[in-house]
Amino acid sequence: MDKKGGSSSSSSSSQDTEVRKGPWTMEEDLILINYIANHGEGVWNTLARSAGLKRTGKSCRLRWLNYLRPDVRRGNITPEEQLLIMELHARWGNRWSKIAKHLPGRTDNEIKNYWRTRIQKYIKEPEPFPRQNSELNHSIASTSNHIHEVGSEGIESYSPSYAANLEAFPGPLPTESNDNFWSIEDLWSMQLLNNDGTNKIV
DNA sequence: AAAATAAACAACCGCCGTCAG
DNA sequence: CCTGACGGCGGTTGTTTATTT
Repeated sequence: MDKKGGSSSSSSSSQDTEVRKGPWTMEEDLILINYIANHGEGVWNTLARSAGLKRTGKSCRLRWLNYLRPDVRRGNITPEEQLLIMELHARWGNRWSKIAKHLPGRTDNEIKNYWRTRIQKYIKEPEPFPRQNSELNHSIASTSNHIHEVGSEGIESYSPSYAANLEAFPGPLPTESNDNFWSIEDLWSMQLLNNDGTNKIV
């Protein structure tokens, strides 16, 4: 059965049922921010109606979580974060939400976009994973629940000792699955460490 | 300097798992 | 116990912005 996704049937000609779509306006943002400031977040469908927004609860949730939330950080992906994203992706694949939990302030959408636009293209392999799925299987199996938060503790500063930091990163990685990682040379060749994506110094 | 192309970003869509009625 | 609704997730697309020719 169709579980009421984000689909908004516009068959109804009633005005009260029209749902706004597309980019959020500043007014909508302010309404959402203000409402959440007073009532808190959650119960998104009810929130959307109560706040008077002609948006779906999903849309409100997405906007809040990915953009409006005060603790969200956008842009300026640091080299540390780049490495963490690459490593966690190598470990877990496209589990963006899971990866995002290890990057405070970053959302799954941000990481997903970053990966696709900045990292994926540099991978020559047609496969999402460089090697067989053997390590993938038991990695997922072994990392079922306990996720210690904040991954920044494993990598504190990026320097010539990147490889050392990488190996020192705490995780269930077997040493034999080193093919999942990029070497420091690879990172430089990707020019990922050259800039953080903000300022282009020519 | 303008046009074309590529890259980055924001948002939507459909599916899935969970929970309440 | 069954059905429907909601929140969350990952994939994908459309639009905007930057870079190159």
